[in-house]
Amino acid sequence: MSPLDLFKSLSDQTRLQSLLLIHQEQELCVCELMEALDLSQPKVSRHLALLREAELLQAERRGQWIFYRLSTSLETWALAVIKQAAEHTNLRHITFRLSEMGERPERTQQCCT
Amino acid sequence: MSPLDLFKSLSDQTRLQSLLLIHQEQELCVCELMEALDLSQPKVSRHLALLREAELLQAERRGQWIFYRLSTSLETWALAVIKQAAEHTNLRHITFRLSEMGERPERTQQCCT
DNA sequence: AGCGTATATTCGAATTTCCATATGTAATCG
DNA sequence: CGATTACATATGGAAATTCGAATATACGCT
Repeated sequence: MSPLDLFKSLSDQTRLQSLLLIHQEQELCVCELMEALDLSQPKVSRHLALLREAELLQAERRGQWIFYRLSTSLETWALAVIKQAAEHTNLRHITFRLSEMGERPERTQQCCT
Repeated sequence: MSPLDLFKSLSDQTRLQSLLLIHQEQELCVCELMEALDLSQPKVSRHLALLREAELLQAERRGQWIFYRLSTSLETWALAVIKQAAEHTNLRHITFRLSEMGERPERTQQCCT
């Protein structure tokens, strides 16, 4: 991943907010992002696909949901850039809508199952 | 300047390379960038104008040349992002063309004049 | 004033990006 | 099996971005 590719991936509001919210929440599914960002399902899905193709995100299906999280293959410098962006972006409004969302998918316990 | 604005500014190869080369060389004029990047004059000029409007660069006329450098108003986090990009971008080829360029404008001494 | 160099801007066309609608696929449940 | 939920993708068009060519402006020199 080149800096140019990273910047292209982050140069769209939907993609940037999605990535930063996932970064903050560890992992999210499409329906949670739809609610938090107030966007249509195809729109969220398409931008997540781009972030997945750029290997910024990785997806994992668990039951009927597909959870997205930051890719474990992310290079340190790219993660540093994302953190700078996270520290200077206000996600309060978006985080609030997420917290007010009903019917969020239950997380199956990742450890100690 | 928001992270989104910064990423949009850096999401074009011409703008990113121009900015990184200016970052490396302290300051450059349009004709030096044309030579180093092997691009047309209007193309370089237009992208520099965008970087200036985004307040990433500032321009200063000295004689017949206009020198561009990083804006002194750049916030720390934005500079950190630029440095991450600089550390992971190979400018050797471009720097070489710049060094091979004849007829580069003389820098008037900035200090001790 | 007139000329050459350096840079900026305008304009129309080509390309790219983005979106909404519609449809397809996969998993779950009854 | 059919119905529902969650997500992906294809299509076509609007909007934004980018480009080259031509033109305009600013400066230095004679």
